[in-house]
Amino acid sequence: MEDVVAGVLRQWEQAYPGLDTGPIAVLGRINRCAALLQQTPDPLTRAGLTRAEFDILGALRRVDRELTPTQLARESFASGAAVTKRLRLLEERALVSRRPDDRDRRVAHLSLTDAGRGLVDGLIQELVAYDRALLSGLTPDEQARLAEALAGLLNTLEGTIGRPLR
Amino acid sequence: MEDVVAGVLRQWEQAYPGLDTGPIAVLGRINRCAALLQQTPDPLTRAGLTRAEFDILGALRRVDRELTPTQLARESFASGAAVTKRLRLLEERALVSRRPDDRDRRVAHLSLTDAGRGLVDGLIQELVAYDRALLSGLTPDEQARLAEALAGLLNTLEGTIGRPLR
DNA sequence: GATAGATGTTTCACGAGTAAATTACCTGCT
DNA sequence: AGCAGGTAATTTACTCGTGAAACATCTATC
Repeated sequence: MEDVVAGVLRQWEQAYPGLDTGPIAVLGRINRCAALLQQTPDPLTRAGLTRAEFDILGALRRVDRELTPTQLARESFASGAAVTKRLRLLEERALVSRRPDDRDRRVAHLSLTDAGRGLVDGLIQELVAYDRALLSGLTPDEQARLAEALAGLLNTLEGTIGRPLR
Repeated sequence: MEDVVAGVLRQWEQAYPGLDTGPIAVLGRINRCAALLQQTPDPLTRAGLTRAEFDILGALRRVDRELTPTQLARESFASGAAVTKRLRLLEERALVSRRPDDRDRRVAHLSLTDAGRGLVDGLIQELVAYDRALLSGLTPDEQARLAEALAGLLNTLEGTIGRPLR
């Protein structure tokens, strides 16, 4: 079945006969998928969280210990400034709490409050179920191969262009 | 080879034993790839264009005729307000020009100026070459299968969640 | 033990997108 | 003709992210 990008590719080929649209076929679709995913209400939206905010909570839950803002930025692939802003909101909502380091007064240690931890515990199941529904058009085997191909691409991207992370 | 997401998945599994991380393995990687692609300088950046601006120019070039702002919004998967803003900048830079409709004075017809068309003609080759380099870690066969799997996913996404487009 | 430079975090000014309201115009109905 | 409702585009108010600068604190060296 044809997707929306297929028509675009045909138009490009018509405008530039002989143009190799293969690369666009991959990267254009990735961008389009990501855009759709972002602007669609999902279990997080209903819980009043943005994906970015959940990334913070999720990082804290995953590692199951305190993290500094800098570590959170790395774990959640965000800039320091973005982390600062998100933390302010999450603290206001009492989902994370802050503890000053007692050796180095510059650094803060963030952890989930009980409420924050409970929220993540409830959401993660919903989120996986929701994501599974989104992928229901692909067989488990197709999903596995897709994940693997994306991992390969991701390695290239991180290597080629991403700044050194972690 | 392990990618950055693999470690995250392991942490989730450790935090929630038995959790099916398959869906996250796919969608998480898509999001991460898209984020990296967006925040990385590419031939467009060097030409002083954002990806979104190029989407406008590209749409006009692909269809090779005038488009109204509404049509441009559909072609470039953007909101009307976003198109308005981008058009203002592109007009200031004399890359697109505006012609009022003579039957219906609400509508405008946008087209590429010679400069705009020339810019796209030059950039498209660079862009494809750049994208090909990004994908060089995958064999042509893997790329093709990746594109196909993404097309399938895209169809699900458009159907499940996207508003009716075009 | 002073101080230069490094480091962790926050603040600032700005750019870009969105949804909702607004403006301007068209069309069909009575 | 006149008006009700629809449509095209823009404007407005706002959110969220970013990079650069600022601020606070630490550390190594002389």
